[in-house]
Amino acid sequence: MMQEPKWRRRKEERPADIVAAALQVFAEKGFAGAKVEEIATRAGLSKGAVYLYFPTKEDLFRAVVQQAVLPGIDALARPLAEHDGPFADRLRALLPRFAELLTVLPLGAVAKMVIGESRNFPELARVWHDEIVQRAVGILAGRIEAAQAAGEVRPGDPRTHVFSIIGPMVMGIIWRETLTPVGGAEIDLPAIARQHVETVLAGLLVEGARA
Amino acid sequence: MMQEPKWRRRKEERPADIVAAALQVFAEKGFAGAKVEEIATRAGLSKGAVYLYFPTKEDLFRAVVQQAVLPGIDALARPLAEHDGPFADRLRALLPRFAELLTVLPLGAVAKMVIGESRNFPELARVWHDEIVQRAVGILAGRIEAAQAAGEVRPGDPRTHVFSIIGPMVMGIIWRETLTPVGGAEIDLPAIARQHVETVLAGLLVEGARA
Amino acid sequence: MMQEPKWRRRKEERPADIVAAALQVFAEKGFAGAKVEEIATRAGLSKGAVYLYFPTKEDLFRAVVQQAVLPGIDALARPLAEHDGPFADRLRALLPRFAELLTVLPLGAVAKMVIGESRNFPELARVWHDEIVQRAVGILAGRIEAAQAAGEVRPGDPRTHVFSIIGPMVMGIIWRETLTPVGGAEIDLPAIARQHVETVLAGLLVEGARA
Amino acid sequence: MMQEPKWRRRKEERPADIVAAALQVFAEKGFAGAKVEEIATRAGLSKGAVYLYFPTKEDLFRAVVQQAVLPGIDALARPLAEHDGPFADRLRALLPRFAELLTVLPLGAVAKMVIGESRNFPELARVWHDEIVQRAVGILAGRIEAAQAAGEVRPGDPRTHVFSIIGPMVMGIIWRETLTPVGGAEIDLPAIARQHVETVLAGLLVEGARA
DNA sequence: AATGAATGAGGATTCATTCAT
DNA sequence: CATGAATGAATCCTCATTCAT
Repeated sequence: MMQEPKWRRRKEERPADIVAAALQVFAEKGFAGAKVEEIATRAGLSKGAVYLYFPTKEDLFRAVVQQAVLPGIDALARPLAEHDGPFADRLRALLPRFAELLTVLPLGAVAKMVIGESRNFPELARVWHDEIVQRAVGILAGRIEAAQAAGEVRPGDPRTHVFSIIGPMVMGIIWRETLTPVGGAEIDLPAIARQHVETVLAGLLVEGARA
Repeated sequence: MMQEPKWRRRKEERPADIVAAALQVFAEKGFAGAKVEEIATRAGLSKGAVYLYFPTKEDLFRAVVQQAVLPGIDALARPLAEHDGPFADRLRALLPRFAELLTVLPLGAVAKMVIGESRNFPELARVWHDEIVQRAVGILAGRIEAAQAAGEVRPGDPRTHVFSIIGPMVMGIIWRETLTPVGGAEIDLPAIARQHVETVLAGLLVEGARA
Repeated sequence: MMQEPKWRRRKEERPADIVAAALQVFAEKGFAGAKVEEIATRAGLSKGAVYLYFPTKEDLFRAVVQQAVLPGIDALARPLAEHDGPFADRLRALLPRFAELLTVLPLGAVAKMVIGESRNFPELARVWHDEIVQRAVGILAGRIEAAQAAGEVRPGDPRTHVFSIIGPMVMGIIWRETLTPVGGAEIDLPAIARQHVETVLAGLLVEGARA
Repeated sequence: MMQEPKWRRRKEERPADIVAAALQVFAEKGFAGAKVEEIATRAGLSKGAVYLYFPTKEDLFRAVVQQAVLPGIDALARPLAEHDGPFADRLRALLPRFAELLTVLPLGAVAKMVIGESRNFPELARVWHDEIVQRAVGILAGRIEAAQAAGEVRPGDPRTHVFSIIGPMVMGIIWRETLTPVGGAEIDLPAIARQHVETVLAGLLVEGARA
């Protein structure tokens, strides 16, 4: 009778449940401050059960960070990889999309964790660098170089131009995660993206290329 | 020559020694990962002695963060407060100075700590927000507003313009603290400042105001 | 040929399989060090299934020890109980038989377990004492007494004579279980039995050297 | 003023206190059954303090076993090494001395621990083998060989002769540690030594009964 | 009968903090 | 002021045992 056993289905969802709960708790308390028991409780099971799926708290932490990386990679790489059209249009499409992603995915929370624990878990910082930051910066810098060669974008170190483009978004995430909870202004990432993209484009583009 | 006896001087420097050692250790290990004993050892005294100066580890952490704030506040506020001259010149002076400060002061390390522990020590995040970020953003935004009124700077939300200006520097700090130690590119903050200020100015300024 | 279906047979052998596996694991790791799951795995079933046959780990331990006792009791008692013939011949038959038994039965491993856990499971030590050691020593001592009365054996406490006879075999078992695995010499119990029985019967000294 | 500070003196005794308490508890409960807290309590300090002196429970266990080895080594080796005189006299001196040592030193209790945990702590069994058993057996076997060459002792594998000599003492220790606490007869090691040494020297059989 | 997911009591270990000297 | 031995609360992790399937 079609009906799957109740906890047979659960079993397959357990790891995801635990990772989700762990993401919350790690983001709130940091690695050391997070108690395995609290994670378990939020995931709806007992302390011991967590250890059926993750051998140590550290492994769980790694799983959380990497789990948050995977969807991010594709989501970020795809819009970056789309080619055609003038650079300005590309950027006008990219930044708001980036802003959206940051609103949907827990990248902000995870970024905070990675920053805070980068010395204690260098491998995680490395994964983030290699899998996300490096790749994103590389693709974007390449695109800028091409646009410079095409006479669209002003000269200057392309990677620094990437900082000019992305930096404000990064600052927005950090602000949202760190300052908003303690009384800092709310951050409207898409709005920042919209205004900033025009500002930075006006600065990056050579006179003739201006919209 | 009036010279005070050495050990007398040391005694007065003890708290500063401890804070300096604590800054290192907290920056390396995070709050929970830092052991009071290691701080004591690096400061050249015994674990127990730390408690003669700071009642708890948390108090020491607060002292570290706030100690790193104070010199920063003045150092950042002064250049911002200087009025005269056109906006472009102001910014061209400001960003490199900011970059320099970030190289000299341990603001990066402290920022990392504040970000990582913002949920565990909201008051610290609050101090940072109120004393540094808020003030700096406020002053800069005010200056932008004035420049907009004077027809120097394009319209748009002034605070978002602040993000466009400062964001890349923030990203640079985070990168330096988090990614460089795990194989990420070295960050030359002054160089970023120099290029970015021209980029963002070209974008911010109205046509006529261009240098 | 009346052959029962395989799985039916298995079912009946389960308890024996478990005890056999448990004997191995307990002997290797000691009581506390043995994991029920490992025993189950070695017995070819699931952890839960063990509890269908033995209510607790302690009960399983008891079963292991006692199971190893039963065949030992008869096997040892029978040669001891055989009467006729001079004492020397009796002993010449007995010791090698004893040595053989110790090679076939896992008495060494069990002895190790009983020794190691005698304080935690005094009842087991008691069973061993009452059922095996006591009986064996009693029978042998009685035999010695008779031989002393018959003028065959020298005077002296019969129980101490039992130590003189059996001690080297016991030492051999312990050595084999404890020292051989860490680089100690291999122990050839039958060879020891053969030489020792002559030694103890005749003494170490050559005729002329006797006091 | 001559008077040493109270707990300054204590400090130097702590490790010895702890090892002594640990010996008791390990001997009673085995390694796994022993709780660090109980050891601490018996040593008159807190759980945490144990860790000031021994980094882990395993290290403490090792210390206990090795501490018991050291005094034993000399104590056993010296009488063995003494040369002169006929073999019979040597042995008549040696065994009672051995029995005494076993009454004074906690070698029995430690032996039980080593036997029970030999698979979990093979290094300890190895130390015992190399430092105590191997050496003692080696010296004694050498002495026997010499006596055989001198025509004092019958032919036969010298190491097996060692078993004939020492085995009953070993059996006595095991008995005392394992069976006496559960109702087994009290063991008078020196008495066993005295009778056994004569037995093994002269043999069990009376002159006329000899084969 | 058998499975294996889940539980939770138990214990080793850490480390901020205290305090006798 | 300074020391460092001592404390004990806090937490990770293990594993015997249970029980829904």
